[in-house]
Amino acid sequence: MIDLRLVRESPDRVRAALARRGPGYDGAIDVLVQLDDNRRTLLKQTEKLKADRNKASEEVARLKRAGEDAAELITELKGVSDAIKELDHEVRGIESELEEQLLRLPNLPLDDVPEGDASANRVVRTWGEHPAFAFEPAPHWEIGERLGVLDLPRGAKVSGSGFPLFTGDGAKLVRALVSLMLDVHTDEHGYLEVAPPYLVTPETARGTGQLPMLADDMYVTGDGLYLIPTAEVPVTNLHRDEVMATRDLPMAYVAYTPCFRREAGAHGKDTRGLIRVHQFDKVELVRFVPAERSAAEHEALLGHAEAVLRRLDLPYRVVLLATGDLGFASAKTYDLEVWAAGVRSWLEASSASTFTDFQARRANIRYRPRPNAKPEYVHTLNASGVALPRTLIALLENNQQEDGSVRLPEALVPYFGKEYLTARARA
RNA sequence: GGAGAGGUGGCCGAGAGGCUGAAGGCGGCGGUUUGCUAAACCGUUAUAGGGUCAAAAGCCCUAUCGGGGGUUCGAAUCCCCCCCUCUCCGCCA
Repeated sequence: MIDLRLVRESPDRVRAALARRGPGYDGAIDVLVQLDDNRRTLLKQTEKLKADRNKASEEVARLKRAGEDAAELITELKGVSDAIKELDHEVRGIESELEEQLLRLPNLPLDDVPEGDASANRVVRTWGEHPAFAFEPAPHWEIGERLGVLDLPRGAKVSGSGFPLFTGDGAKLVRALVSLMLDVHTDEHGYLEVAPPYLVTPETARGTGQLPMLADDMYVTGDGLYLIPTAEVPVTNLHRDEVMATRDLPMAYVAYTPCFRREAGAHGKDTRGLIRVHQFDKVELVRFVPAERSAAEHEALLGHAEAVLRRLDLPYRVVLLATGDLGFASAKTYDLEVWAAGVRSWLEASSASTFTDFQARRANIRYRPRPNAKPEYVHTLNASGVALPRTLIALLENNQQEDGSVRLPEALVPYFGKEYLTARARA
């Protein structure tokens, strides 16, 4: 969340930064400033009364120790206590409203984020060549069905549409990709692998910014736990309410998890095949860094995600998102879009974001810049490294051969065991 | 799911209505001593909010002993609810 002190001291700066995301935030700022003002006024009264009461209570104790009568003073204090109780209640009400408002404000975009809607997104660089074909390349759902690696009807039968079923070599390919990615990030980029829970508490979902605003995008269990939409949620919250050891920073985690997304309201768009699904696998990178390093760390993180696509020989482009396309908690995001020759589209396979101190403030994650110095909020960053389905789409579509098989990139062979995906012999 | 025991600062651990933001120890930081290291000794060492200040430092106040409510003039301490950990039983891959 945004620093309330910043809102108080420089409301115009906050207004200007949020206005870059779009209209409609001014009212919320006005409300915040007003609530904050009310809170401090009341707080001053309350604390004055408490100070008086504490002093008088000490006097009661002194009198009693001396064996004197304190009945009169106690009667007097009874009234003071009642007044305090009332004021306390009022302050608490304001504070919870203040928090609720604050939790609903998105992060402030960094200055170098281009302003505008998605059409203002900027392609930063492109890597690799689009594959050429002597035939009409097929979309992945046709390839997948033909090779017996993807069974969407049965996935839908079991769980509804948007829950893909991988079979045979398809399932093995998923496993191979996960292993390859985890190895690249642990062995070559220095990440610590973790295998986190897939269900999280509301507090955890609030820490990374999914709650309260994005509640409808998540699945929730009867126990009130949320299925994670990304490993970012449990992994970032690993250090919630901690002062991290400075020698551990930057701290870098990599986690493979399934991801669950309701995609509420997204029906009708990219519904075919694997492009947009309710459950998918992803390897996620999460970094905790000192504030002054976050810009450089963001670029490094992006490089780590890119390394995976390069390893897989998949052509991609890096897109700097404009303010209007930015996620709720993000201050700056690069999307990594992979080219898929069958559907002839750039598909988002990774999103590399810096959240500045927005998540750290919500989740109360701090570090001590120097021994004995006051704790400060860390900066959190994360990137997919990378998401599986769209990577699979690109692999199948870009590498399809005229005979119907799919040639796999060299880096995958040690993990998959074969160079080609071919149709299973029919029983 | 049932029964019991617990949760106190970075860690261990005392405290059982007022003199306790909290003894003592360990650790950390600064220093004295030292050829170096160690030891010893001295000092220091929580967080958040509010006020004061141009700002910082400082100072003052408030809150915080798992979380939330309550009793009381006054709660780490008493009562209620919840969470977590441990032990035993049950169930279970």
